[in-house]
Amino acid sequence: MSARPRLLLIDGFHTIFRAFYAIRELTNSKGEPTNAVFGFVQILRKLLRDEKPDFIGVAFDLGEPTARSDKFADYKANRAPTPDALVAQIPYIRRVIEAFRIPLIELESHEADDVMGTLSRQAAAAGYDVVLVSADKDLLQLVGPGVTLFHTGRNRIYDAAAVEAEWGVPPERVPDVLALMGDAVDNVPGVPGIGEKGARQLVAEYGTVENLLERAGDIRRKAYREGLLEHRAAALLSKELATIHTDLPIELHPEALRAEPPDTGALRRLYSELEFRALLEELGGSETAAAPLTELAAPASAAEVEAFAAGLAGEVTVVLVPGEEPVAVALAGAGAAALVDLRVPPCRAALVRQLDRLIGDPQVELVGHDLKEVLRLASRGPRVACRLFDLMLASYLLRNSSHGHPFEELAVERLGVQPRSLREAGFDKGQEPPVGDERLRALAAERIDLAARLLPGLRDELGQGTPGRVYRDIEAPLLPVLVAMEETGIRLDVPFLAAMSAQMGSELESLEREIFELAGERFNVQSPQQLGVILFEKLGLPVLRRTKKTKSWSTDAETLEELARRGHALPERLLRHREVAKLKSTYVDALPALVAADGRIHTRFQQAVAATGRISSVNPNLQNIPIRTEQGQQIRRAFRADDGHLLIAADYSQIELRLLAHIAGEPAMIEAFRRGEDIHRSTAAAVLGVDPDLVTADQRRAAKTINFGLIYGMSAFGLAAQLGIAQKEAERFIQTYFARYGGVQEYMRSTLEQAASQGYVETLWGRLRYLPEIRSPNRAVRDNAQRMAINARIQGSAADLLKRAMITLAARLEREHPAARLLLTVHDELVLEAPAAEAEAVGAAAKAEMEGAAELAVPLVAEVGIGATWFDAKA
DNA sequence: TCCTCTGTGCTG
DNA sequence: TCCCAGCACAGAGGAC
Repeated sequence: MSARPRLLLIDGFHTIFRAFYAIRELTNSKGEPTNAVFGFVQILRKLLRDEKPDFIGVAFDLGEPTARSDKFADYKANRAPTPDALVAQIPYIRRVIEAFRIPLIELESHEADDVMGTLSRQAAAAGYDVVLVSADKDLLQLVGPGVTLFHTGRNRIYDAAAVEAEWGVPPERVPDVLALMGDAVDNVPGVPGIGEKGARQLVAEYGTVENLLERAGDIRRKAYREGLLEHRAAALLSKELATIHTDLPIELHPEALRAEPPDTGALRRLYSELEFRALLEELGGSETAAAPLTELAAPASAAEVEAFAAGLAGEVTVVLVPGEEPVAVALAGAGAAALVDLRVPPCRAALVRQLDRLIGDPQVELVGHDLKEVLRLASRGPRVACRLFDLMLASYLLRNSSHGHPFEELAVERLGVQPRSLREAGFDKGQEPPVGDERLRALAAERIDLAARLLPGLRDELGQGTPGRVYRDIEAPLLPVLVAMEETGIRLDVPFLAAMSAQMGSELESLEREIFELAGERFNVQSPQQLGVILFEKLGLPVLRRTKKTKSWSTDAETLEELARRGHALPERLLRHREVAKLKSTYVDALPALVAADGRIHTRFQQAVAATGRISSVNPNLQNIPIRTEQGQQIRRAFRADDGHLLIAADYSQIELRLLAHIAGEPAMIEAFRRGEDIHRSTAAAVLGVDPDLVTADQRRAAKTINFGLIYGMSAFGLAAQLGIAQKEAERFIQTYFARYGGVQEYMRSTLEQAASQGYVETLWGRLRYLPEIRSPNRAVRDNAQRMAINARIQGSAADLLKRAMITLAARLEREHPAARLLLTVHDELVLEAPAAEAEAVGAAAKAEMEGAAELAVPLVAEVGIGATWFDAKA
């Protein structure tokens, strides 16, 4: 190893440019371009790792006038303007340099090249090994004893021998070559007629440009000779421009350039913002946070819990210690925190009392991640009067696509810290930590600390812009409503399903017998793989389609239906088997297993999952209970009202099309809704130019397909496939549609324009969906994002609307019908339960709140049904 | 034994 | 090149 200290001098501008073009497409979920930053970081890391510099500096010249540009007005005039996507990344790049603690070399009317030239000369003379870093070939001239160049474009190091090998001339003659050949980018004129190859040959033979000009008459090749004789001045000026100055009046101050270890905290924050996950992980994301700020007490008795919690007021942070069921709760406020173990009944009871008090206090702000789980712990009495700051919901509203919002992910992404899981804290899977275990306390302390650190950033971001309004007006007020719905659950008729299961079981058995008979052997009917072998190899049926990922034989319903149409008996039996097996396994057998002690099913509504703002339902999913087939519909008979009660189902009619008409401001469509017409029928009439009364069933079906297709951004290709018509015909259909409904076409155009320019689209109430892929150069990816944009505004606005209705309806029920309950929400439908005597009134209240949830250009219509079961309520 | 991926299918 | 948004099942195969 050389004893000479190593100095790394980085040409900031060229390196960034190179990074920008080397990495094609990269954005964070906000849609900010990050490719140049990423490339720059990678180059820095490689250099720091491979070169291990003792001293380091980065020189920038971004557009200030310099000595050289003063002398030659056209110099660099051809340089393309820096792309916007790169300019936008400069602030990040400055932060990268800062975080790596790399000194910036300040330039005052000098170019980076000349500064690097001057400093490298001085450093080499003073005994340093200098490594220059640039993507600019001009800098090769600086290579020499003690000076090498790392070329970021070629990704290799040049010493004098390497330069000579590639250029055919020693480094100090590089300016002569550049002067002769010229440089279109920097607008160095060069000598007409002499290209790169000629320049090298001439310089190799004659040496400097000056020498060459002196002996120009000797040159055999006419073009070169005449070029040189005629363009002497240009040649000399070019050489001056191409020569890097090494004699600027600046001085090397090595101490100012000493390499320091990076500021890992700053890097973490930066990588989090930029969403460089792999880099974050490499930083050692699992490193624990700085020592928690708050001391975490572990009160052992109910009295101690009460004593601690009674002192809490104002901002109170609540954290659950994760487990199958939460095992403990940590409460923190004003620098003090306590861990309450939920498995100690008196402690739990005391906690619930205190939680009730906090929730009922309008002076309190509860802060936590997924507060629905916290509110669930409280007893069902007090209304939520406190303010709620849910870190999960805040994150969801800020960036609702591309990733989930679990606490762990937020901590990693926003703070660069991976919270310890129970497992990492030393507990095996499924093993419950003993009460009072120190590791449990440490884990809770860490989470309290991280929650406190996540709060300011999320609060800040949410404060700006429309997501904050959506949070305050919609998501936060909805939270307690969802808690109550989950808590209430819906009654399930288990014996009814048991009978259904038995009957389906025997049907499946006989179907299986028939299938084996037709196939000539036994196999697993539920294995698409085995089924494919039977259908397409053994029986030789035509392969109509292949699957997406593995390109194996497709055996889905559509394929089987086509095969059945062609007269094969087996596919028809398989379809029936599939249908029954699906219903049995997913609903009839699965649901009873989830019934709680109260005879009811308590689904979980997820408020921070769907990219459009919808609520989803899990464990079980009660938003996909069958309704389309006769047999499937029967399953709804198992969802039944409590004794003496009735179920009320209230559905919005055509909610997405109404919102499309409103948002697009499409007069013809608005008018149709105002007149209370059947929208698909009037669409068919309008597009096909026939009288509404004469629209056939087929025509109405086609109109319905295109109406829905539009909401999804369907293409002519898709519409053709859906309707079973030629693509040309589908195109004509769409064209006529747009001609008739110009507002809808304009809606599509302006939505795509907004998405492309802002990187997101917005619902009627200001919920955002970011779509960075809308700018992808890949057409399939971009098309996909465009469809999402078109759909998100409509679907998202519909989601906002139903949420608003839920909030006002819940409040109204509490006032007017305290015995009534909201049970389910299914995208455009609410299911409620009320004492039989109140059902009518509750239905009317639901209808009124749903229809009054917004004042739009079209009327909102909700249809209400009442019955003992969900089936009957929808009849 | 557990986990992840794939194909399939249920809802709005 | 199939039309948006979800969740869950069974089978298959590899990791543990």
